[in-house]
Amino acid sequence: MASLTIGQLAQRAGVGVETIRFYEREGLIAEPPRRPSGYRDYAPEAVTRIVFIRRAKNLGFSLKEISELLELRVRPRRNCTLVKRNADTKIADIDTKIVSLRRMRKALLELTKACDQRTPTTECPILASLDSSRGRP
Amino acid sequence: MASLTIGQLAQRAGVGVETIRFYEREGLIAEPPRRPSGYRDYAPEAVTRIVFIRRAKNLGFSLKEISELLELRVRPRRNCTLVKRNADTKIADIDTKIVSLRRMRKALLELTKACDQRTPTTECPILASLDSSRGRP
DNA sequence: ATGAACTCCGTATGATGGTACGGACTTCAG
DNA sequence: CTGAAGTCCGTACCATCATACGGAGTTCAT
Repeated sequence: MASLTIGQLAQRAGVGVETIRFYEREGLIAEPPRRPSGYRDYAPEAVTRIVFIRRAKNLGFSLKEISELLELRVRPRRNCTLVKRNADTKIADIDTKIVSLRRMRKALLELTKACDQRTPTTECPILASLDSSRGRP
Repeated sequence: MASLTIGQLAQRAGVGVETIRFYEREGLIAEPPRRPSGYRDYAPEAVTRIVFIRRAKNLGFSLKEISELLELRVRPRRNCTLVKRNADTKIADIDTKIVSLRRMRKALLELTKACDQRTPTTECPILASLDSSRGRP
């Protein structure tokens, strides 16, 4: 039996049962088929979807945004131009995030270096890292 | 006069006045000096701090985590080892996020490519992108 | 065939991160 | 000096994202 109960799905995806029902209500995951008893009957791929949602959440995407991301693949051929435009927007979002994270990472690395060298960090590299008004000195 | 009122600060940082007071209450920004009238009197650097908070938020850090990030530089020399350990943890967090974002980006790029070539996307690259059970095919 | 564990559903509650209100005081341009 | 705009503070409200509850039905190992 390849299919999963909601509890098994929850456990494998690392979330609570209630969270899955919540995502279903919010339209983030499809309503699964039911057993005669009314129990939800999930395909194993559902795990991937939940894990995706959780990670995307952790990356600062709202459930609405995640929903948009997930819908990109739903329409396979129709509205290709629209899909592409949306995807490009998302890619740009992602690039922005990556740049910010990189700066932050660099700043933290400098901090630990200063730490190693016992150099007192008079200036704060972390704050400067995400300052928008940054020019090359 | 280099200092800012709360309204000026809010405008430059791109947030509402209430948000700043909220961050102050939550300890994310220091209580600024006051004018005789009781008005808050901000140094221009406060803008950087608020912008940092907003960006970090956008990257999926909670206010608590952001607070920890900001506190890293507060203790300049004492507890260097501790600071370093915390910074290293944060760097690891960031690396995880960057990896996830990269995968997501790659998946979206593949999607747009498929779109360009009118290749029907039978499989969903987006979901696979953040699947934890990924091995090299 | 029994009972512990699981699931159903609707609704309530909770944490987080803001946003709005409202009455009193302050600033500042005209 | 006046009035429109800004600020003060406390408190209330709001959206988002879950998490818990509770009473009834289901599953399944012993």
